[in-house]
Amino acid sequence: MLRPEVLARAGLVLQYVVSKEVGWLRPAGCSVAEDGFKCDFISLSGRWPEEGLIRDAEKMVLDIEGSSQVSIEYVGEVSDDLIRLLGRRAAYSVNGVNAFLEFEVRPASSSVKAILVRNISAHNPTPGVSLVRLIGVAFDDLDEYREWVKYYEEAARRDHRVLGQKLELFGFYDEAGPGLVIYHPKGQVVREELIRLVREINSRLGYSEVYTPHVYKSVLWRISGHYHLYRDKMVLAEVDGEEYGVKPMNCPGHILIFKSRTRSYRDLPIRLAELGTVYRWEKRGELYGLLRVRGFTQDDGHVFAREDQVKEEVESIMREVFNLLALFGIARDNTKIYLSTRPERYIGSEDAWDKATNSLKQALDELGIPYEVREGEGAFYGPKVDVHFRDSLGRWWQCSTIQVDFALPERFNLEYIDSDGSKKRPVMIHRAILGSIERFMAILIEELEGKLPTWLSPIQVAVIPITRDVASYAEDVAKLLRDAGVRVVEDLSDETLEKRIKVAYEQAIPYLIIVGRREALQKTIAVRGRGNLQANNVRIDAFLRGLTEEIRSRALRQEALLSFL
RNA sequence: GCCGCCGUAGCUCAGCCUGGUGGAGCGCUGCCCUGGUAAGGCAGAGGUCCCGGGUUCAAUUCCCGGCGGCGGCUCCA
Repeated sequence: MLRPEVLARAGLVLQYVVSKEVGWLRPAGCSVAEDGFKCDFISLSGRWPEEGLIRDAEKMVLDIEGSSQVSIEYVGEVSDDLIRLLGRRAAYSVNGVNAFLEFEVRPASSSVKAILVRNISAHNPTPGVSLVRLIGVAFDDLDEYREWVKYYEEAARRDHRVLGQKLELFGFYDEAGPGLVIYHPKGQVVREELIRLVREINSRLGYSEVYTPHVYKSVLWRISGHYHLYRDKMVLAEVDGEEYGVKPMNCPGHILIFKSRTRSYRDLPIRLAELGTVYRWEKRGELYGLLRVRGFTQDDGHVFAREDQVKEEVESIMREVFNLLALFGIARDNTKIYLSTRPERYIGSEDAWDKATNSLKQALDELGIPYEVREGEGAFYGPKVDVHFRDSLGRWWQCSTIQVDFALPERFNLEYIDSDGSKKRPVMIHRAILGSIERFMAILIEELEGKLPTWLSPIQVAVIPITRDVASYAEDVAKLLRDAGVRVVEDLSDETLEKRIKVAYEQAIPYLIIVGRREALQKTIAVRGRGNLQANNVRIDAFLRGLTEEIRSRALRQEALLSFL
């Protein structure tokens, strides 16, 4: 929908008009992403522009573009150090004024017909340098512009923060603290269903679930290295003269379990899993709804393995990740897979790194999974494979992760006895399939627009009697479903039928059972699903059979209803 | 943490610029309506205008600080 060349042209013209209008803003370049342009300026006065500049700039861009008074000429690659800091930049002359652009994009020759500057913010490419950044979108076609506006409005409606409140799933409260989610009853149902799913996956993969404390003595965090590398994100407290740290990760507890006895090569791989709630004191500005919180629950797991077992482990984990995508119907377009390799600073031998990296590669290749390699982006302790999902606004979030780790086995001096009786060091694999319950739930809500599949829905069926005299029949129907384990509510309120249907729809309840005199007499029900699909004269036991199967199989579609249509 | 914007009823927001203690819609409560498929009618309750300080005869309104939210950086599950 957004075209890079058009964004690039808009960025150049914007640099021109802004520097003309505000003398102390000097163009510093524009980069183009899939969600818009980011246009930077150096403030020569040290001041910040007024909010009104946005509207003025938009108007000026359109004026000048409309009167076809723009001449854009390519000058060459930029040598200015500050501007190069933003990435490789090309210099252009816009009506004689210098403006800069991301090197890889070329500006469009067609003029900009619509431009929307969405925000003025700061960009800090490096500590101490603060640039004025205008972000926005631009189009050379008004229909495309209108289409984008519509898409954007829709995206706002899918926002998990909005839906989370509307559907009464969870909340954040000033008194509780930022980044600390409070799940309401309905959100807790979703959470528990996801956890149940995780437990099934884990047991399929051969993990044993464990449970470890939320705080440990700092001594343990010193051994693990977190005390030095991660302390600024940890919650520490001194009690009885001893310092304790709330866990930001679950690994140390699992390692203690591994170390609790001598392990044989025959015992490996040892797979431990935990729905581990961790706390990471992320900086305030980094928090974002459920997607970035301070306290969250990982579907964590650690494998203690021989090097030759890594590939197989990775393969089986990736397979489950893909099952997950299918289960929720998450489009491949909305996922990205990265393989991150050895960074400049690393621990462990080159040989071990190569072996582990190759194991990851082979596993991905054998599964035929397309992925991007990010050279040098691995953790200092090992290479990793990450799966990222896209949210409603097009931003990417890391969820599933598989990390090979040479560091912790060394720090904790882990070993097993090999077949020849010698002591060997196992490798550790850290992995999470959902990533965290919180982030995954947010992605799901946005991907599904709040319309969770029946098995995940806090309320699965609402029974609505048309008149009061069939209320008891409605209650009978509800009881029947409830006894079968279905989450059901009866709406016996005095509202009109239309109103009660609307309310149920707004709560995203997948099934409405509507009963009147006719149904009560015939002992049937009318079943209404999403998208105004309805089946009449349905036998209760037939529907219940379909419904329980739909829930059991975690169907994405409303199978129980579709079979009656 | 940095830059900008914002904080008014349970929710979404108007009022603030130009100081004289506040409104709407939804929701909630009550009454009427007993409805055949996406908002029936009437009435009522509900506010420390985020917190603290300053200016002023007087602050929801102006100024400063804090806390919280949003967008963008940086960072991450």
